[in-house]
Amino acid sequence: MKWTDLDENWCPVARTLSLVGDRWTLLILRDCFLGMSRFDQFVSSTGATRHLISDRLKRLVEAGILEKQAYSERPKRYEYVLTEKGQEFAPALMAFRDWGKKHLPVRRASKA
Amino acid sequence: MKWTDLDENWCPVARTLSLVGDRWTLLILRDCFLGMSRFDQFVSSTGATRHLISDRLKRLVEAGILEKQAYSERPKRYEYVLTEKGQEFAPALMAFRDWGKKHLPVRRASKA
DNA sequence: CCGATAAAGTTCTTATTTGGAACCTAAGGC
DNA sequence: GCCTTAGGTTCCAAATAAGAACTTTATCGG
Repeated sequence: MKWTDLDENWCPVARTLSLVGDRWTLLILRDCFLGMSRFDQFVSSTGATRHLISDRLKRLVEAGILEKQAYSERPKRYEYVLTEKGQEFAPALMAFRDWGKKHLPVRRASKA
Repeated sequence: MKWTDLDENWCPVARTLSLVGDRWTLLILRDCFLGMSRFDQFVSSTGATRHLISDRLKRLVEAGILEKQAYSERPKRYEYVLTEKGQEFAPALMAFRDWGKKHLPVRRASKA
């Protein structure tokens, strides 16, 4: 079974996961909440490949969680901003953050 | 970059994701909160392969989120129960559930 | 004019993960 | 004996991801 098949599952948790239940997608959303909006920012912040970022951004836009907006006409350049639907995902990320802070303290010096 | 490399990231969200940021892991946790505890229950409930369930359960036990307990001596049979650390993950799943209920209503009749 | 740089992707090849089914083990039950 | 149950493991094929190079459109420096 593929994970996208979860989108019609009876369980709202499963449906949510079918959309954002993947490490990079959630990291991109975290970055959005931290104020990032551009392709290359997501690439360097998450450490994911450009291909992955491209794919996940497309998915998020299709899902109405992010919106692609032109911030420059010539050359055409786009940025990705959270829609209201996306904004409302904040509590989930907060919950992840809180749990991580409490249960997964950093053991070594962090690198970035 | 592999997702497990996120475990020493400065960001608590990233660290949390390195552990549970994967569709099946989060579905297993959902099942635990729904009262499930056995291997075959996870397999049929999530629709993931036995291989995946086996791998994810191992990871969750190593991480101290689940605990493997024998519920039968002969034959040896085990079940997986949430530790306190695991219990405290509830708010994250609630957030996913709430977001899914609000933004991802089921469109077809559900199958189970 | 010529080359370098920047942003936002796409394309390519290779490596890793996953999917799906079959098999194993130990104990009971028919 | 042989079937069933529970909890896995093993195998191979298929899908996904990693990593690097390349493309496009436009600006900047000399």
